[in-house]
Amino acid sequence: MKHDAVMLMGRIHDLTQKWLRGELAAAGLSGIVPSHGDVLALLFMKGEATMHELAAFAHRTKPTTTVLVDKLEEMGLVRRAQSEDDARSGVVALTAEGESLRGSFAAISKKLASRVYSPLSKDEGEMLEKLLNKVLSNLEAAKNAESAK
Amino acid sequence: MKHDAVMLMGRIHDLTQKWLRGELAAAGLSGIVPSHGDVLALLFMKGEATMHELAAFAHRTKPTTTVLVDKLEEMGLVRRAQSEDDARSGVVALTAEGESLRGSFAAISKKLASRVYSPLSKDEGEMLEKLLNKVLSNLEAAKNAESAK
DNA sequence: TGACAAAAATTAGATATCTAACTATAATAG
DNA sequence: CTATTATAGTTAGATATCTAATTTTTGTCA
Repeated sequence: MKHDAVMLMGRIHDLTQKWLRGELAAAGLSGIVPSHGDVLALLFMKGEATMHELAAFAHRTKPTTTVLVDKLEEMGLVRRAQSEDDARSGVVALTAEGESLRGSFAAISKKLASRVYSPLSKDEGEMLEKLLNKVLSNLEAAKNAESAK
Repeated sequence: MKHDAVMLMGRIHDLTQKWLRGELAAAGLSGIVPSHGDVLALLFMKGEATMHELAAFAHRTKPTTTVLVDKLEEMGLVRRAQSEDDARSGVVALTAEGESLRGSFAAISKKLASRVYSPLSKDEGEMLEKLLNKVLSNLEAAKNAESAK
């Protein structure tokens, strides 16, 4: 055992992120990065969401999410509105132009999965997910234990 | 199968990087990030190396490596010298102070491995490495095929 | 040998991300 | 009811990274 799983995951992460940027640019979405894709992914599912929800879903901080949504708004893909119940809170929703990208994003997402899983059998793919979930759960548990001091 | 291995690896990568920064800071090395650790790791093995070698080993670009080495030099952990054979080329070497950190880095590295592998059996750890290597090899092959047009 | 391509490194400029601090509103407790 | 605390979001400032361009030196080939 080489104990190099962290390094291997880091490399895979780098390569997939870089590939995704290329695919997005090729789809006419240059300037859009994977994190923007995560924001849009939640909107494709829910129609609209608060900044708080988007940040949690994309695993980014709130300031980062502000910047991500700013960019998507400039590009005309989403629109901000005020919540009626809570004056602090805003709601982000897809525009028609944003909605029109649903298919492109689904295609890129499918292509990514196929790229990563293609060298694995069905059993191996399932095993990989199981092992990664184990590792991740354990890291999150350790983190929570430590932050609770 | 959820086809979420990429997302899982991204999360694990984020958490381990953040944890590493905390450990480095706790060891009195605040400002040092994991990439600096990669640079030092090669120097611990080889004693000295060119910028080119360091960049390849750390999987960073040359400009990034320049910045990393600048910082380590400011902190007094490494020293630059000119190569005798090739006037273009420099050689980066550990100082005594840099060398003195070998033990701390080894300890952190061991702690990281234990953190990640602890929820897995020996067989599972080996399986995870095997699957990650398969995925990574395939991605690198695909990338090379594409960049060769 | 002399021009041109390849290689080592740096500089310049851009960007995605973070933490910390701030503003404004809502909820809660005495 | 008022004072404190919590929550939603943005702004400000810092940093690690990248790509593109530049400089300097080496190697090659006609």
